[in-house]
Amino acid sequence: MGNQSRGPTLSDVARAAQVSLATASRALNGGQRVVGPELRGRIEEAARRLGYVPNAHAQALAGGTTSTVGLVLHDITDPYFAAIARGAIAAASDQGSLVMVGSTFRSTARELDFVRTFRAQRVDAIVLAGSGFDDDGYRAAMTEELDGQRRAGGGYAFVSEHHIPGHVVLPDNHGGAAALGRALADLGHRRLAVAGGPSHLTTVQHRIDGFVRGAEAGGVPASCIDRIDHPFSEDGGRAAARELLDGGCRATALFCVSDVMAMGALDELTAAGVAVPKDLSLVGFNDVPTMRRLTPPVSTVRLDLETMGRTAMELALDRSASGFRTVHVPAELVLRSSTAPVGVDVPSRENA
Amino acid sequence: MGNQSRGPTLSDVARAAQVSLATASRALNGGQRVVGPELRGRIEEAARRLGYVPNAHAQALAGGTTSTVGLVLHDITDPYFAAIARGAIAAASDQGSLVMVGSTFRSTARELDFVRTFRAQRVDAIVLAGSGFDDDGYRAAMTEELDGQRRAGGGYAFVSEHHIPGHVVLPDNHGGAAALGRALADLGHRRLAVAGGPSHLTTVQHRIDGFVRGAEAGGVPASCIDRIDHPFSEDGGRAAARELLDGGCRATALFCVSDVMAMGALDELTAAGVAVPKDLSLVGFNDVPTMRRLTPPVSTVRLDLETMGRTAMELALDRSASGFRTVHVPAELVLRSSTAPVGVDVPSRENA
DNA sequence: ACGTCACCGGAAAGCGCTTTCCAGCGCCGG
DNA sequence: CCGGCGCTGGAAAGCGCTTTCCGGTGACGT
Repeated sequence: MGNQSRGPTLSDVARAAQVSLATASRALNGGQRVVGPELRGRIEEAARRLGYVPNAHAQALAGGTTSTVGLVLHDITDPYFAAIARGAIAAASDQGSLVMVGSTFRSTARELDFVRTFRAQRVDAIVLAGSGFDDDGYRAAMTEELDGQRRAGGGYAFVSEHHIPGHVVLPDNHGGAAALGRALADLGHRRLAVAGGPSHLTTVQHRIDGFVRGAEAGGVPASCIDRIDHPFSEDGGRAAARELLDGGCRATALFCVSDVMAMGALDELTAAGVAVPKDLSLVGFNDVPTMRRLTPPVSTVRLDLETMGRTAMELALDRSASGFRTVHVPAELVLRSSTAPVGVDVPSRENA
Repeated sequence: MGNQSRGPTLSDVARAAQVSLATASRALNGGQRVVGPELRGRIEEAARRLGYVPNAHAQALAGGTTSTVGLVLHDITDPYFAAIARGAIAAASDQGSLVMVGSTFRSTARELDFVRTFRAQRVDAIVLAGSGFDDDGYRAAMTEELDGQRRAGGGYAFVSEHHIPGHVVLPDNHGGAAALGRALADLGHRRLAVAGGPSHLTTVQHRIDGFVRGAEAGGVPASCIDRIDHPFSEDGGRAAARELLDGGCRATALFCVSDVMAMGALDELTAAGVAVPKDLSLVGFNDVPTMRRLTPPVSTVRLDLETMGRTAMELALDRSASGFRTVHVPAELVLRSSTAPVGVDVPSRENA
């Protein structure tokens, strides 16, 4: 587990270079003060010779600075989070900070755990990506942890709404989904289905709400929108499609609250012989890279995920600002060929 | 940057609970010894009331144990690395360790930097994912760093060959690529092209060598295999395809050394009106999830990336073993419709 | 009833570093 | 020629913990 035979320490270097600990520290890990060129040379040479590597923990303890940040996300293989992570890591890197990544796999317990661990690491900042959970117990506990983080002088920020005070990078989930709903309505669709993820995720709620609102604006009453709930994953999308089909699908368009779900749904639909968009239009959300590569390319809403991650990290790292900031990021409707006008020629339901 | 007004310390808790520092430590961060139930209760209550969070740095310093590991990879948004990261993170998590992730964006300097930083953090283990670089200076420097890591009692492991002593998780790049080359040859292709990434990546070399060998075994002389080098990315793939086309393509099949490149190439090919596989067969490597979703689905070689990441982390974390282990992982040929016999007029579309 | 031990709590010594604070010293002006 | 200033180097005090070593107490055996 732990390191056993510790390596050379600063004292070792100081001794080897015949200088004091203080001088060695100043020379190597550069404080404010200057060290004479001769001593500095001796010290650097000794450090090199001994293979000295400063102990970041000791530095953190003594200096009170860590240069590490924490990033909490659901699953790093999900391209949505990968993109956010990339931005966040780049931003941290720019400020010379290391990123510790925690994968929660959508468990609130694990999420709290990571935040606690990050706090123990005295990270300078914590970024929580992925949707918040609509659960009072969770929210109270998380609020307390984050309060502690702030009181300890650290920062934090959310990507997506968490209904917890703090900096937030807020994609226009509602607006984007509304545009989607409206677009579908305008194409003549009158019976819609939405495959939602777990409804305790606030992002899911916003997207569904927005979608319904948009569809209504286009003349589709909310009562004509069926809702199917399945996990927020590819398999969830598959399951949703299956349920839709098995239930004797009356909808002419399916909205999956995330692209990853849409991918799963498309798989299942195609396998069942349902033609997209002829028999059923399909839309997703996020505009993950593969969406445009699918057959047919799937309509969705584009979010600049990488910038969102970067912004969140910058917000979390910025200890100057007083008060919490909310940065809104636009969502752009991307119509591709998975959506089509609802046909005059009767959409055949040829599910096996 | 650093935390300013530090939070409550163990001393604060001890004082509040009217016990000694030692007892508080034992009660909260559980050493070997037991604390009486009454005191333990008082202490825990005080800790909760004060919002005490142990200082991991102090613990690391005092106890010599960190429970953090480092993961170095090229780019987290590349699904290849994302999958490896997932496995590595999961493995670390299982052992109660936190993962710090460094993105090198393929710069050897940054890679060395991260390793140094991880060493400073006294991580228990370092996993280096992604190909090694065929560069003596790099190799010498890295060897030295990793030696230091080991002397300091830490572990490390590679995913893919780095030509540096250490544990290695070694995918069968050569064998997999050979199977690919052979398959193409067997389909009648006599003029092949390979889009390689930067040739100083050892993985690239192995895949190309394997491919050439396989093709030769199938009757295609090495002289009939053109080589195009471009970055190891989607754009690189695009560029490779463009170069191939511009050069008056004589090849009937194109091997991209990574799926990501194949994706870019397919884009470009399609845009240029080249039908795959009718005009040109296309193959990739890794079997990243989207490969099977492309049109046409692209043939490739499957690697169990997640397990590879997990294994590497386990190897790095396992301080019991003496000597270095090499774990070979099989590569499985996955033929899909992007490959077809040459010459024959073949149905290029296959739906349903 | 006394000696012995097991057991639990506390004092204190670091872990490796940063950072005051202080001492020595060459330099200037007076 | 002397006092003070500005330097640079060193001593030492922590940063917040873990852990060894000790001492005191109660239970137990005889």
